[in-house]
Amino acid sequence: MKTPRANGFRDAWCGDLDGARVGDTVRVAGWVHRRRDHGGLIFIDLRDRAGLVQLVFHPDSSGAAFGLAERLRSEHVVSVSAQVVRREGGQVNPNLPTGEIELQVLTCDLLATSETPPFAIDEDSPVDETTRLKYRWLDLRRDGMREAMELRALITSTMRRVLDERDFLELETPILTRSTPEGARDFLVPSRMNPGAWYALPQSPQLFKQLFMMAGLERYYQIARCFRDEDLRADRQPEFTQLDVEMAFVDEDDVIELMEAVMSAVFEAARFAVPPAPWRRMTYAESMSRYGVDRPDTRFGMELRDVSDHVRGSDFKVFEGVLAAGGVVRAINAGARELSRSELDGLNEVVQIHGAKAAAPIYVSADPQTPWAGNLAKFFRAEQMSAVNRELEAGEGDLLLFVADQPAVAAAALSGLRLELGGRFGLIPQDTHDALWITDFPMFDRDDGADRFTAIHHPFTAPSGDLDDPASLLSRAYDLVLDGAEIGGGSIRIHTPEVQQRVFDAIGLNEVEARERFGFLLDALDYGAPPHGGIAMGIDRIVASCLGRDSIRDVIAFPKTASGGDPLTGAPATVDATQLRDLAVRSLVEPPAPAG
RNA sequence: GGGGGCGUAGCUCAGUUGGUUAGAGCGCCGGCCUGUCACGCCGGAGGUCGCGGGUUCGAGUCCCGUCGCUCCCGCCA
Repeated sequence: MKTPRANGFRDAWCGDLDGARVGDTVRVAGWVHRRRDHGGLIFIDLRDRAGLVQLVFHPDSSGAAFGLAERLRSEHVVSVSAQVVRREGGQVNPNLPTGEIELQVLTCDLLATSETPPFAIDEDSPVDETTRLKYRWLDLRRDGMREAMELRALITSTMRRVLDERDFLELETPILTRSTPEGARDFLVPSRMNPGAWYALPQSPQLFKQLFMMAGLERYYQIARCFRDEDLRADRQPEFTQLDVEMAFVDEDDVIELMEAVMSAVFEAARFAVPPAPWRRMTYAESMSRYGVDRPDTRFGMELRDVSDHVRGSDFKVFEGVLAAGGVVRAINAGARELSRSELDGLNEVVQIHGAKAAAPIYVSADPQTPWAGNLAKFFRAEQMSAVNRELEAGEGDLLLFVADQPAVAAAALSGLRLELGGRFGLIPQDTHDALWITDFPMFDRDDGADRFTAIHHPFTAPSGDLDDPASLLSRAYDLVLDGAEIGGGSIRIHTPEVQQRVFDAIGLNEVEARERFGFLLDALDYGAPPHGGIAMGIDRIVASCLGRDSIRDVIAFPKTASGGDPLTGAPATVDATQLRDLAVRSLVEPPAPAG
């Protein structure tokens, strides 16, 4: 770090001192990380943001400071003046970046005392997450959290640098806004001045950034907070941060090239080993076929294969029943691995999570007459079994796992199975990474029963194909996938009122409703909207991926728990009846009785 | 809305088939210690076994309910 401006507290960072400063008198400030009291000699590891340095309090040279040092405890805050001393041979600590020197304390000022912390400010033992969140200011002192906050700041500043260099404008959009129809439940804020009316917190700045394009600002970005009132996950928070970007007069290649430049710089800054851009592109259809998901972890194989045609016409009633009902039989080759009966049963539980009945296992045998070993072999003809083996590139001893179900269920089940086995067998490399684009998403999903469609992305995504055949339309959308996680997504947008209305028609939104919900966007389309498109990158997930953290809570300073609460502040909390009255809001839920 | 896991000292955990006074390590407090760096040695304090109810002669342990945390499905760019 840069040398701090000298003041009464410090003129150097603890963690940056080294042999070059030997002989200098310095002043450092920080927290007492650890104390080693030898009676006649006291060592203290002093911590600031830059790291640790060892202070030595000696009864002869430290004077009054020695008496103070006896009373210092963990997390007390001090400022000391001291001489930088080179450590003698055996006293060098190779485990500490500052371990070749130490500070002989001359004077010491106690700036603040600390209660005994509820958990140690180190990374050695795991601590219950609720406790960490309740004392988040202490948790953030720990190396892992400091590292996450530093990387987070580095990543956002890198994004800004690349975009600023390319003439993008960082612009803000409202937090109090109108509900945007993007599918998720809105967080609502009652309007005091307009009783009965509500603002919504933005699920994304989608419509505003499109308006920027229509306004001629052409290149916009924002590190934007977004809000969605849906259930949480390890990688989902009710409020999250995305890099939001939009450009005018562009096509898919422009947005993808830009984001490859941004993300390459981000990965380089984070020292995260992703192959150099351009990254390959895979259609949604191919991804679903090969991996069963639209965010494949491409770091390992074990790809899905459709064997419906190979097994059709067997005596196995389960497969025949599924095929007759329009389902598919798909399979993966788990390789030459012996699994116990109970392990195979466990795999059933994995697929059942996704609604499948079972994962049918067979082992490939060496016998060309009966190419499979096990119970299922008797239902199939030898040429069927051989065809399946060829399809799955299976050799003797390989374990094949089949799921027969409707296509979406079979895909989800086998995708889950693939990730489970990949993890269990250690097939997923932890030190290499892979990024790819998923393109050519379907435009619509058919609503069950109803004679209409729902937009898979959002209804402002530009379609590609024949508008008269909505079911066949693809969308001009693209997702960036990293190691099996979707870290960003965007699209080319609709920029003509005619196409926009056709899409609204397809999703069953008539002109009156469309105008009621976002007439302002339709109006803007009537006044010369340029072709435009953009993308949003999930910053929380990117930071978590770069650090190998499983949960984005570990890269967010003050996250919510799985039930949406904040143990630190106690949010959400009930409010005074007067506050509700001012807002013209009446609760249908009795507030909990006061504690006691 | 549904399924799984967890809840015992400040922290991390053990606690057998239901059985006497619920343990360990770390931390904390006191004492000793001049080269430690997760310092060491000696001593000590510290418990609403998440909460409520039930079964039982007896519950940390079994049953029911409830709260909290967590992972997943549904939901969700």
